[in-house]
Amino acid sequence: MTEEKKRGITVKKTENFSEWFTQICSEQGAQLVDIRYGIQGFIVHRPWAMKVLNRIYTLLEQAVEADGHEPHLFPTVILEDNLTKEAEHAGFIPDVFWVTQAGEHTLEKKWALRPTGETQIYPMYSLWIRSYNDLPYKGYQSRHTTFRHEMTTRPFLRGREFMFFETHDVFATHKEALTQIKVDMQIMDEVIRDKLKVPFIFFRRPQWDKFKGADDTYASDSLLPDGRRLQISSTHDLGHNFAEAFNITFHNKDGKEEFGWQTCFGPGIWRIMACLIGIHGDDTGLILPFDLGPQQIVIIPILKGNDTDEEVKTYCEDLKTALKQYRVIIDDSDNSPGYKYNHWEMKGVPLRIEIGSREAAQGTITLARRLGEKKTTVKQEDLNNAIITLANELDTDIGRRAEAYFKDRIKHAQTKEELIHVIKNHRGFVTVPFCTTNNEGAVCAEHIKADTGGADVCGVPLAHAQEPKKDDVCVQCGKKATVIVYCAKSV
RNA sequence: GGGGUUAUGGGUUAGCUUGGCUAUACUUUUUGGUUUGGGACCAAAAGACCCCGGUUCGAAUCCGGGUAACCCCA
Repeated sequence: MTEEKKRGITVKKTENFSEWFTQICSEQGAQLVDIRYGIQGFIVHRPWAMKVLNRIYTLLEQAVEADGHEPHLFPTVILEDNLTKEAEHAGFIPDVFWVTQAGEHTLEKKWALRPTGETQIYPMYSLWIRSYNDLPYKGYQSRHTTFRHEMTTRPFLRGREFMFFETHDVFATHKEALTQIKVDMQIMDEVIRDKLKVPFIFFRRPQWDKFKGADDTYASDSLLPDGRRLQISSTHDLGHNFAEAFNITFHNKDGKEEFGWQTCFGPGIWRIMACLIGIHGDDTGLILPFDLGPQQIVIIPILKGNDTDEEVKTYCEDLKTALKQYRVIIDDSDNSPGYKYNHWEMKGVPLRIEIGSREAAQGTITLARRLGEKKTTVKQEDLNNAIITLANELDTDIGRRAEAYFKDRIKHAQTKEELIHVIKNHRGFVTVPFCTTNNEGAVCAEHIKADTGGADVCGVPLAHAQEPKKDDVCVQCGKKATVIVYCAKSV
């Protein structure tokens, strides 16, 4: 193929990830979004993206429902008084969009387009929760959120309106709230790591990097192919802060009134999608785990323009019927087979079946996997096993590849000089001994950020945290290290 | 947040410095024909100068403003 005739993605992911990402999202790529809606940061999601995104939503919804959460849908707008009720949370104000007019009338009290659910959900929780019998109270909603006058917007990474998912829980005790945070971590493991094959680390954030209004913030960070950190979920330990602001109380078994202990969990649907695209995709296009494919199998008839064609077509139809437990499409468009291969590879369809006169005559099926060069031909009776095997292999391979990349992007540095050197030459996480993730550590974190050209202290992993060695000292201030923290530049 | 670059058919783009006649090419779509096991070919047709204002006999081209996008740095 000559250079002028090359279509599809024209840059290499490893050489220019930013451009690769733009192309794969666009018309020339997998046709995921259209950014020409006309208002910056508000984009159109096209069918292929919607089907993948809906699948991610479904997996998360099933997981949180299995953990006892029930669905809600709250309105798009929030009364200003509610948005500002919790003092720290009111820090969101400079970033929200406002509705000030209703037709010709100027609103006396303006409405905010919801940035996040706390201040719209908790006034209602205050009405619904009365007694210890109502607890734990676990709700969730899947919806868009509109937020931030971002100057630089990118599909799935940064926008002014984006897809959102949030659980909001109320417990009788802080202990139960802390347990929920671990459950949230397990949900991330089950869905994001196991099903989507996207690796991440679940951190406890430093105190200076908490959600506005939280006592503690926990968050998952993944890595894009350029080594930039991307936060893909957060769980907040809200303590009593919002319960006090919104008067969420319950009567305990002794008949006394107590404030509820609250948590909220928010996997970032958009950013998870960005990771799914970025981590698995290659220079030919998207690569989707078998379960995530809007179409899992594409059947490509190879026609000769002679009397065997009818036989081939019938054979394809019969196959589709036989595979009805999967999402299968027959591409009977007029394009050449090569065109179709490329087209569906760009879309990331996990498996491809090629049927020509050979297969039709012999009663065989030729299969090709999205990631992997070899084609295999099997007999009809072996088809189901072959599909299961290939699908599993694909998932295992992309999972392994993603984990290997992720592990390779975690380095250790013992001194500040080493940290600066590693951040400069090897994008990803760097672990370093650090004084403290309490507020006193904030100054050290600021110095690290300034001297490394933007690396943040991301926190300490909630599971499998490393203990500092006896003589370890903070890379910045030289005081005794109490933690090993992860540092990374973010998107 | 700071700086830079750009905006031409549905998509990608030439032309802009030095204003001028029917605006370049590829792709796309439609029609007809030959094709089809890794992005086929021939012929014909369709389709564009981001918006507002200015300079000028004349603006895609120059000037001002707006809008939108991309890249680099913090």
